[in-house]
Amino acid sequence: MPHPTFFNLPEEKRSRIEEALKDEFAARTYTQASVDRITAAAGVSKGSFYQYFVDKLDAYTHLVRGLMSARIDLAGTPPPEATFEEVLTAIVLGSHDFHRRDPRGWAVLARSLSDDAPAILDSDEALSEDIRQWTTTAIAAGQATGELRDDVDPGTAAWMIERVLLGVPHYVMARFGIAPDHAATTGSAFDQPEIAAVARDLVAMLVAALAGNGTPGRRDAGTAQGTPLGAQNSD
Amino acid sequence: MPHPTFFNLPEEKRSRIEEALKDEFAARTYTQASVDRITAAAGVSKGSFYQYFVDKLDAYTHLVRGLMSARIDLAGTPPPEATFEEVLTAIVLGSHDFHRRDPRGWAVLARSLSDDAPAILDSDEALSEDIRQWTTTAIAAGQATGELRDDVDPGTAAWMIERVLLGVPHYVMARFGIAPDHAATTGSAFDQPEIAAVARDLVAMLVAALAGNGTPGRRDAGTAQGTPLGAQNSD
DNA sequence: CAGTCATATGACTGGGGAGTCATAGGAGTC
DNA sequence: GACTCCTATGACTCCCCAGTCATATGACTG
Repeated sequence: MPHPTFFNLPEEKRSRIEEALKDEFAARTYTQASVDRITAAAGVSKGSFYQYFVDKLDAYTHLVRGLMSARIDLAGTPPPEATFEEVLTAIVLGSHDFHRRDPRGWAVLARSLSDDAPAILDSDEALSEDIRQWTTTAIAAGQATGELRDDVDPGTAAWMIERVLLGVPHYVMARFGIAPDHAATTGSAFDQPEIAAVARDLVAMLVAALAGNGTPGRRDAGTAQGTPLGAQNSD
Repeated sequence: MPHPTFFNLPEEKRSRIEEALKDEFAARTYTQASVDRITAAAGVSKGSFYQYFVDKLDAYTHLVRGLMSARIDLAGTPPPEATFEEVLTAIVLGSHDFHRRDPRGWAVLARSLSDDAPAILDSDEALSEDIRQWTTTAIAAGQATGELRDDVDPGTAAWMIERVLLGVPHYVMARFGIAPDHAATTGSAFDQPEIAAVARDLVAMLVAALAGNGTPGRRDAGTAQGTPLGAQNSD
């Protein structure tokens, strides 16, 4: 956690620092990111930086946590009675929305899942679970009602969905030739019909990937059940 | 490309160096990998290293290229008449096989797709292209025969599949806690039933994602319909 | 004014790491 | 033995980086 000093800072200065953090961690890997560059960009001395944050990791964690909760707030929590397709649609739209509003923040979150990044969300954090567990929960629920096939592991399914969704912005940008910095300014890119079509196709495929076959509870529910992310072995 | 000196080396020494490269790049990110450690492990002076390779990237590229072609050779090219499911299965099983034979090499390739790694295969190189080629071909063929749905864009579908398949190694490592260095010693990790289950689940889901619904050529076929995503985007 | 507390600062330290270079074998050739 | 390639070597240079510290500013207190 950042030191109290950081939170006592005048709003303007604090957000300048947060912007600098976002810039740096959006543009570079955690390892490659440099505190010197951050402080230079923020117009703050290095000594100050270490009066705000315990260390580089602390600053990074603060940034990522903020972005993750922003991301989650944006999406909102789907009502429990929502169908899987609705949940998925909400996630896709939320992802697009978030990317549109805060491309750099989005890049930071995307990077935060890479090998190089410290595991902020992997184990110790509650936020970790949030996004993935969200999907996992929705899938498990769908399996229970028979809406979704129950012959696949919810964790694996959740991973697959997350994996696809996280790649979408990059794919869209590459395919439709949208420059990264351009994306930052023009918020409207994702409103183009071709791009909406991509989103539609993806949701359609993901839904089909998990659709139940009309006979709830068929097949052996044993293997897949009760095996959320962490729990392995003893099959 | 490595200098000729490298290829003139006695077999034993050259492979010692290659092993050291593999060790280092399997255990660490490209940025984190250190030439000093590599030379120390290989029992070679740093000066020699730079007589073999232009620079760190050159050595890395040499390693990854070798591994990629080994990987591709192992998989072979699927026959054109293979079904989509067969192609997918072959790809996934190929990954299995490769891991069993060369866990460290497998880890290097898995890492080579991360943010941090220089883009050796992003555009000009084989592995990514290879998989996309297979999938695109298989999808086009499948859509033609009615095996696969044709209401989604083939390019988008191919991208999605590629995206999922390329992420599998990382996911498996993360989920089952296979450290790259640990993977080096326990060659049997991939034989665990849970991992086989992941592979099975993914293939099943991807096949389902693209399956035709018995009425080839129909648009608007079933599961995913009713909520065109793009339409909602009109905020 | 004197004192105290929170905040700012940037030179500095210690630790790597990539890439270089002067020097030293060693193996053939005449 | 002398000359020439090719190969080895590790100390060395330059650069960057995370984190520290002695020092300074300034506001508020009495």
